Amino acid sequence: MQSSILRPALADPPAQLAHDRVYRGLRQQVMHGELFPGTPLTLRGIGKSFGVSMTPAREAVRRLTAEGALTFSASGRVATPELSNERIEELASIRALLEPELASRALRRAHLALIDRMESINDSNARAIHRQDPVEYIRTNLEFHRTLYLRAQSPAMLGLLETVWLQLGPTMRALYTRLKRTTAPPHHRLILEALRAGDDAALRLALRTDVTQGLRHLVV
Amino acid sequence: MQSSILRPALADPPAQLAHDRVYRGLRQQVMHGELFPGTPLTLRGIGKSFGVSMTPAREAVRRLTAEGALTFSASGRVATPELSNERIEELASIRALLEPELASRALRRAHLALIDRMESINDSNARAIHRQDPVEYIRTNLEFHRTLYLRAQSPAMLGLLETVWLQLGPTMRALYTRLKRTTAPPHHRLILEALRAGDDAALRLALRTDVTQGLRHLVV
DNA sequence: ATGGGAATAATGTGATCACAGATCATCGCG
DNA sequence: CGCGATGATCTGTGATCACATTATTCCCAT
Repeated sequence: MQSSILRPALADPPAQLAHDRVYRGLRQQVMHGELFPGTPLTLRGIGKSFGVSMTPAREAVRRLTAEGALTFSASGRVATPELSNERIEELASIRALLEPELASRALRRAHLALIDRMESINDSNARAIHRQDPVEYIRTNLEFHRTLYLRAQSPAMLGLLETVWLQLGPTMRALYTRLKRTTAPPHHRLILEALRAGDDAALRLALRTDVTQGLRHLVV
Repeated sequence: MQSSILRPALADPPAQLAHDRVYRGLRQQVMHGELFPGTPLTLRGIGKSFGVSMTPAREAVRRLTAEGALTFSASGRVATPELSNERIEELASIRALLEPELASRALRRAHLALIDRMESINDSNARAIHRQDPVEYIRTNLEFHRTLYLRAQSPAMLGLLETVWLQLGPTMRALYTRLKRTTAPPHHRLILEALRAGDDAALRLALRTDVTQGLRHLVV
């Protein structure tokens, strides 16, 4: 920390550890698609933008590269990942494997208040599409899914899924920016209907198609 | 690196980055069950045992905690994870989800040489059981599975699975040490038979039972 | 104008240090 | 003899520095 002597002795201790603040900040930028694929980052730059030295920035970057949110180019340069089409399809198929399972586990615990909240998030999602706001679209889309999966009470599986989302963040940004569509994807309504009906098979199918269709016809 | 002046100028540059050596070494210790759950580790101790300073040790630890291989106890102390029974069951169910999928993807590419190699690994596995060598048992067991999954050509999915194995490493060590069984699990033979027969459904089932049975009756 | 090479700047890496908080041992008191 | 307080030690954190390597810039020769 090094505070008392050389520093002007700011009275409040850091409410959160510095490297954790940096980690969370960068993670959100990547997952929400605020960064395009291949965006170069520097330790000193990250540190400066968060008001810390290189050390916490390095630890945050190390953590994020471990999760696939960032990649090291040749000789240590760090950047957001540029995924090949095969990798995109593989990550989509992982989503297609995990998300129906998480939804199914959440189904029995999904009471009406939860469904209403998901519907409200879905409205925000539709507005983001009309506004052509890619970041807000990605954010609300993930929030829609996460709100459901939180009910599955499977933290390890949700954690795994979030690393997949993380890896796809910059790619989704690039795709949704290129696309400029103005109509909402139809599958969220199917998900909500299956939840209301308590229909496990329909729910699993709705999620699988939402996940795969969402990327399949974008990758060319 | 800091070599030329203060150091005796050892001529060879580090073939691999120091933090990466530390990361790989620790990762193997955890995954192969060389460490029991709750084993405390210290940055300075890790650094000393690898002949480096705290800095690379810190980065390796940060990376491993991101993958769930290590946990931070209250106020930053680092240790191997002590999993609750619910967490163990959840991780087992993730294995039961991913491993049949990986096996199925590998099936079409599993030629005879691969099956022979798996059989040889399985023999080593059986010997490790007779020798009551938990670490070697865990190592060969994972190698048996990984040899198959490598053929699936799905690096992201295999990477996800390996983080699950990592989280289970110390727990498996504790369980297999406590158990002291001397008979090989029967499911590996079923896996090999399904591979030879090219029977996808049987292969998926064999893996699912191998994964779940392997842990289910140990957790009490 | 253009291509190449040298000088310069930028970047990641690892070591070291000061510091704060936690942990542990020891000693003294009841 | 037991137990709590107090001092010493241990541990993670963040900053800073030296260094090697890579990238960039700039200038001159063709």
